[in-house]
Amino acid sequence: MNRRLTQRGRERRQQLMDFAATRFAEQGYHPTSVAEIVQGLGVGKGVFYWYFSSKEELFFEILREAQQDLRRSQQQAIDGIDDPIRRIELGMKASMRWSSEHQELFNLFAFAATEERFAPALRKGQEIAVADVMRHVQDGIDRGEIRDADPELFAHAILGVSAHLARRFVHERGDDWLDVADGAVAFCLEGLLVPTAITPA
Amino acid sequence: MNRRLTQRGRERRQQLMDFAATRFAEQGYHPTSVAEIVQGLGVGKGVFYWYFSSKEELFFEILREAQQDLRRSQQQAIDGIDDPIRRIELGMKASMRWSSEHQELFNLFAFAATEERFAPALRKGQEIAVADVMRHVQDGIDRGEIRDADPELFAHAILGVSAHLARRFVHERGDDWLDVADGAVAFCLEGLLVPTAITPA
DNA sequence: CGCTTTCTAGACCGCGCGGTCAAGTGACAG
DNA sequence: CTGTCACTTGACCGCGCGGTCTAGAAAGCG
Repeated sequence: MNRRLTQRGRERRQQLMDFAATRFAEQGYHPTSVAEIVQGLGVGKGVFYWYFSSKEELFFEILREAQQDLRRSQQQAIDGIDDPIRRIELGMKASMRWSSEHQELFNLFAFAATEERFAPALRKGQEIAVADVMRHVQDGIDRGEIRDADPELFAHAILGVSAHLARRFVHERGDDWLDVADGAVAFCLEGLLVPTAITPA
Repeated sequence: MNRRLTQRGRERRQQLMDFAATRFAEQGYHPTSVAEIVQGLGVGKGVFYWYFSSKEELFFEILREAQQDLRRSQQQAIDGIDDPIRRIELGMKASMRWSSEHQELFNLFAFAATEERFAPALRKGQEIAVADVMRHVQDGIDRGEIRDADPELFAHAILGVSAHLARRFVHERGDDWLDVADGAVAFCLEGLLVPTAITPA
């Protein structure tokens, strides 16, 4: 779209995105009509199409902004930390926190992954996140602190655990995000098995 | 619906479900119209509503059957195995294999999770899967082979890893399911960290 | 064969969708 | 005061959707 917006205009745009994101998350993208969105804000339909050229574009914008925001949170959390394992831990905690604070957006990620035309946009952002985690894993391997296996697989596994536990325990059951994050971190670092005794050489 | 069906009728019904599942997975549930489904099979609309009372019911049926089938695969894979850790491993492998053979259905699970009215049906089946895994985890803890932590969290973490890696590596990248399963199992059992030396008491 | 039941075709219906547009309103620069 | 431009309204449009229904073709069966 790209219009010149005044302060007021920018606020309206944001209102639309916020409200739509909530509705999309609650009842789904398709079942939420444009009419419903504008009625929810008590404005006319023209307002919607002043700021977005289509419902689809709105969704892309929501997605883009959400991914940006999530990444910012993660970066901020690990800023200044050197130890790669600590970075992984803090990154996971930041994600868990963010997803507890933005359940709607988190839900939209899941939906976007299921529809061919939204998946690519989602994937782009996700690759960035994977690359971030992967770098820490590789650092950990180089330092001899992380087992020498495929860092890409590790990175995705970490994201998979975080996402799934966030959904199940934080969103669905309302558990405290920090507790869940601790559990997730412990699982990723130590795995299931009890450590077997190793006699020092 | 529940009609008395002849052999021919049962086949038709299955055709509809298979075709619809593929379409739903490819382009999404909502963007796939009933008209498109019947055209794809070269039949009239009356056929569809003879076997299903609505598009929604069809989706529920697909979901139910898929969950049933997945569980059967898992059960079969661990049949007769005693060691809980081995059961977890075999269960994960069976899931990975199933999801590589039924990408469409796997995708529908993801979609169902994002829409309020489908989520409950999905959840029901998922709870069963979690309970299965949880039992093995608890057995492992009792035997002193698995670290003593929340088995429910462990169970969900395992499912999260499996699902995410299946999607990313098997579906999206076409990797061999067995390789991915091996990686997933190793991650879940051992975690990221290299084992630290423990002096035997 | 004829009677019942299963199954099929596709025209049809009403609705609500995404999207358009002509007619404004209001803030502010000159 | 005037012109400009960001913004807003809501009636309106055409389309394609989910779903219905009637007429009839096959199949099962005594």
